[in-house]
Amino acid sequence: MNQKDKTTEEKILDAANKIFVEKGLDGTRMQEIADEAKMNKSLLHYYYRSKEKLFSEVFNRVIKTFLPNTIKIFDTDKSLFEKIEIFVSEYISLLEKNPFIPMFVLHELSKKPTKIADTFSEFFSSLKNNQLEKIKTQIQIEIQKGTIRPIGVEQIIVNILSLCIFPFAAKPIIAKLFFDDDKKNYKNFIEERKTEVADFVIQSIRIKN
Amino acid sequence: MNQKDKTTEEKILDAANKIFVEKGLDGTRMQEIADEAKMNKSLLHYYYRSKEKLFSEVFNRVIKTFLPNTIKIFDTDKSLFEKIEIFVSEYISLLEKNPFIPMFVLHELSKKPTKIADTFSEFFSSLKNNQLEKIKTQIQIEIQKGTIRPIGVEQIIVNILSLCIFPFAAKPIIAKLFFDDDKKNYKNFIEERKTEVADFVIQSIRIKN
DNA sequence: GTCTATACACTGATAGAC
DNA sequence: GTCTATCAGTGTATAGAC
Repeated sequence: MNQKDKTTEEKILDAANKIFVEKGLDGTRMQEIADEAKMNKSLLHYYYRSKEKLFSEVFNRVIKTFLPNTIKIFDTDKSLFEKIEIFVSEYISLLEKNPFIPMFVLHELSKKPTKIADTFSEFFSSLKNNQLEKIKTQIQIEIQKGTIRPIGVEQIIVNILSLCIFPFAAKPIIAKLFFDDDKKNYKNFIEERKTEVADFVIQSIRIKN
Repeated sequence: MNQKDKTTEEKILDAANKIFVEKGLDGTRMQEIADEAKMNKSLLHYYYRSKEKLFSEVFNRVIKTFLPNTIKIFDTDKSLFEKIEIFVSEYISLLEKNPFIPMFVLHELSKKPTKIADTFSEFFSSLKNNQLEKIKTQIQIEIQKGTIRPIGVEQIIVNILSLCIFPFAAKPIIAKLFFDDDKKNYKNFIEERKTEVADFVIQSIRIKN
C-alpha cells in the first residue's frame, strides 16, 4: 500500500510502531510519534485516547506479526532435524529484517505485569496447546527411538531460541567486540548462522552410528 | 558492611543501582531512588549532580562487577573443554544471583550511543587484547589438532554466551511458557543448565574417535 | 550535609475553533 | 477530522535556610 493511501489511523500506528520499537514505552514521546507520522499531536489522542492504549495496539500487532508465522513449520510432518533446519533459517531471516523486535519484546515483557501481557497470554495458551506440545512429543519420540541423546525437551527448545534470538538482542556488543562495528562482517556472521545454528544443535543431539 | 555504616554516597548508589537495573534509565524517577535510599531527593543531586551522571556511575559499576570476574578463567592453562565447563557453570551461577543484569545491560546498550558507552569501550579494548584473543587462538589450535570440528570461533563464543544469557533475559516468557510461572521449576531448569549448556556445546563441537 | 521550597521545562491530555 | 491553545501533572534541578 502506498503511504498516501493509508488512513490517518494506519499512519499513526506505523509511526508509533517504529518509535516504540526503537525507544520503548518509557523512552517514547507522543510528539516524536506525531513528527514521524507528519501530523498534529492531538490526532494521536483523537484516534487512540492515550499513550498506553496506542502502545498496546502496537505491541499486539508486533506479537501477532512475528510469532505465529514461522512456528507453523512444526505443524508439518517433516522429520525433527528438517524442522529445526527450516525453523532456524526462516526465523533468523525474519529477525534479520526486524532486528529491534527481540529487544523490544524482551524489554517490555521484563517489566511488572501490565495489560500488555493480555494478548501475549492469549497467544501463549494457543501456542502451548498446539505447536509446543506437538514438538515436545516429537522430541521425546526421537529420544526413545535413540536417534537423539536423552536431554530435556525444554532445554533443547530454549537452546534453539537462545541461539537464534540472542545475537540480535546483543547486536551492538557483538558487532563491536568481534567485528569492530563493521556492518558487512556482522551481516555475514548472521548469514552464516542460518545454517550454522541448526548444524550446531543437530550435531549436539544426534546419536551417530 | 552494615547498612548503617554506609556513607550517604554509597546508600544512594546502592538504591540507584536497584531501581535503574529494574526499570531502566527512562523508567526510573529520581524520587523513587530517594525513597529507596530513604532520604531527600535533593541529596541525590548534591552528590551526583544529575540523573545521567548517577546512571553512568551505576552502569560502570555494574559492568566492572560482572564481566571481568568469570572471564579470567580463560587465563589459566586448562583444556578448552574444561574452561567451557567452568565458565558456563560459574557464569550461570553469577547471573542466577543477579537475574536482571542481562536485560539491563542489553537494553541500555541497544540505544543510541551515549557517554555510557565509554566505560564499556575501555572494557572492550582490554578484553579484546587479552582473554578474547587467547581463547580464539586456543579454539583454532584445537581445530587444527582435529579434536573439534571446523567452526568459526566467533560462532562458538556467541553460541556459549547466547545459551548462558538468553534464558535470563527471556525469563518471564520461559517461566510462563514452560513452567506456568512456577518458580521452583524454573529454578531447577536453570540449575540443570549449569552442566547442560557445557555438555550441549562440547557434544556439538567435539570430534569423537 | 541535609532539609524545604520552588523554579523551570516537558509531557500527556483536553477544549474549542474551524 | 484536523488544528491551535492551553491545562494539569510530573520530573529534574537549584536556591537558600538550618
